[in-house]
Amino acid sequence: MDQQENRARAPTMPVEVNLTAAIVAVADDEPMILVAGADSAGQAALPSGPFDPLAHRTFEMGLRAWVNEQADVRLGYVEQLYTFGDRGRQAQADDRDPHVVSVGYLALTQLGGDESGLDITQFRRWYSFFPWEDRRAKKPAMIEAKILPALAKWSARDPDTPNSYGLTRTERVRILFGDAPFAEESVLDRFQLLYEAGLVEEARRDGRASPLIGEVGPLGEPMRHDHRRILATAMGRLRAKMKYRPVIFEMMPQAFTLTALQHTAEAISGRRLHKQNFRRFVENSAVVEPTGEFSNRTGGRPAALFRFRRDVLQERPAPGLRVGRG
Amino acid sequence: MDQQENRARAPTMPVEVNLTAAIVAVADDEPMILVAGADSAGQAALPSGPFDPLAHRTFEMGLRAWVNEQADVRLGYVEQLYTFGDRGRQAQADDRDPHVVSVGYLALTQLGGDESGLDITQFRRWYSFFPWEDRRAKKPAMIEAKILPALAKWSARDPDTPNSYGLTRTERVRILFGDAPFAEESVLDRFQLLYEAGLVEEARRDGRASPLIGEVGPLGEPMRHDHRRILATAMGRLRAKMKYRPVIFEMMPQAFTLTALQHTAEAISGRRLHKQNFRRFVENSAVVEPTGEFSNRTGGRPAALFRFRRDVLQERPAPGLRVGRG
DNA sequence: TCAAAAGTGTTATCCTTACACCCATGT
DNA sequence: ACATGGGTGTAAGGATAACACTTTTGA
Repeated sequence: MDQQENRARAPTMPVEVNLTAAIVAVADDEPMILVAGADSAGQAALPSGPFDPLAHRTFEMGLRAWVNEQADVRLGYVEQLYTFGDRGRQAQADDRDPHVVSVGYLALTQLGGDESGLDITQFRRWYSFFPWEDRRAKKPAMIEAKILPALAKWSARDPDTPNSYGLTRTERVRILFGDAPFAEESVLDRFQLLYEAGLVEEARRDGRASPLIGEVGPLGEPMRHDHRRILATAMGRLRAKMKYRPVIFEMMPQAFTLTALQHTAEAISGRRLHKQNFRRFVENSAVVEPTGEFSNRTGGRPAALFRFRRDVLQERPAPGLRVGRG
Repeated sequence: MDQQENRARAPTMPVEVNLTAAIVAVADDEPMILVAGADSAGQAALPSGPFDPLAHRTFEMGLRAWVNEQADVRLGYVEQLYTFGDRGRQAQADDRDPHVVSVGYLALTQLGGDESGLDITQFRRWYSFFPWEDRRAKKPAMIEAKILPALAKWSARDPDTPNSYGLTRTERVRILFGDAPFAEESVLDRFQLLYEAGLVEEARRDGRASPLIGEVGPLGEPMRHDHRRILATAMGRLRAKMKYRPVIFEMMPQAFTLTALQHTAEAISGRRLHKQNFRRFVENSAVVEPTGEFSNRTGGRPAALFRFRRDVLQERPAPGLRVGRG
């Protein structure tokens, strides 16, 4: 290792930095993702924009700036996800200047029923891009009907060679889509598997389509560039983070019922939760407190309203919404 | 949000991408970090190098390439940490071209006693940069003697204004350095707090030093640029990851005793662990299996040798080394 | 025989999971 | 009165945390 100045100006290729955001909210028990409309090929994209180091001191400032300019959302929680430097990944789709680095972000916002005049048409259900990720009702039929048969053929072509993590195709399929317990935060792994197997539209675009892609039909709605991969990263991170940080409240209105909170947790995690256990946990983890008010919206007994106790942040390592096994 | 082509070529400033790696190994129950030697000011730096998008298709390939060139380590596990775009962060230290984006990586490697002729002098104990992070023996005296008094004065200057997470200075100090239980993975938060309070050398360099910095004296060895922040990120990530992924074995030799494994876990996490509970967990989590051999190195009864069972990766969501409360 | 480290057995406690039942309102 | 969701009590099982004691070697 060279001792000094290994950052010296080598003949390095300058690149452009692009910020891409997965902006998530929940409406009517459905997780929504802000999309920047469809392109000529009919594909949705995540909002994204160039980072101008002259105008903004940090990525996050740059991100907040152009989101404020372009959309009527006020970002709450913002977290950097991953930086993609792949040249290959957009070979087909975008052969102008290949030297673009994308920094992906997860951002949470609210879509409260009553407040400002948000243009909700820009938000789309995230499960329309990832239908196999919604396990709130049964295991989606498409998994048994389409995904598993196609993946079975794919792994039959090379069942035993372990990949770099020591897993064979057969094992990966079983763990991610088969009878193993549903690991909700492995969203990216599942998408990656479908991509490698050539079963999603993005693989076709990159010239990696499987011959099976025709007979299986589209698996979820594709997105432009690698935005579906970024969304998968965001979903997995949010599902994981929710368990140990109280981020879910960034997507809740000021006051909410415990059932609404549970439904939101279920919507995000894609799993059904156990009512009593969820309540017990929420109540004695002290992340919420009753407002004293009650809501009597839907048929049934009025529900007590709660609010997030911001001071939990001050108490110890900071709790999340332990989601247990449902 | 603009519907189409919001990635259109705006007048964007191209930047350079720099890869910086925290390469970790364990020797003699001490976590070690590969450093690129000291500069003229006597400060160590993490190995780092420019990313050349023409030569390498992905960041990780670029990283592995120049690490292979420059150092005699074979990287095992590699994980992207965070991408820093701050212009401010190197204002003082480096006012050449400020438009540099740094992608930080964590990498694990082995430093086995017997094998190749590694130049170990390049590895430094990570606790010499973060002495307050080693809680294996008592709470380090410097915390009560130097850190807490200085932080007390700092928070006395503004005890009650909550920051963006709703925490006051007083509360942050108590949670991160005070009587709250030690949250070993919050390495970055603790460093960030010391930086904000102007108590580390890096803050002085950035013109943010506290008047107290003189009387307190150096808190850990500083690093060049913001490398100590990257190392803090790496330490926190590794401490967290260890709990749910079997990454620790990337730093172990082929065969090891359970005590050696425990000492390594303790070295990384900075906490003392409970022997029986650790053993019980390791044995019935089935991440290791006996080799049948025994080691009779140091004084005492010979210890059974174990090896990592690579097939655990194939069984379910993948276990780590549950570290409990010690 | 003694130091030093390896290796076990057992219990109290808490958390997780899961059962089934009662309560308050609108129609 | 009854449907609809809100809201609870309590017990079984398992994991965790903590206790101290036995075993096997080298010096």
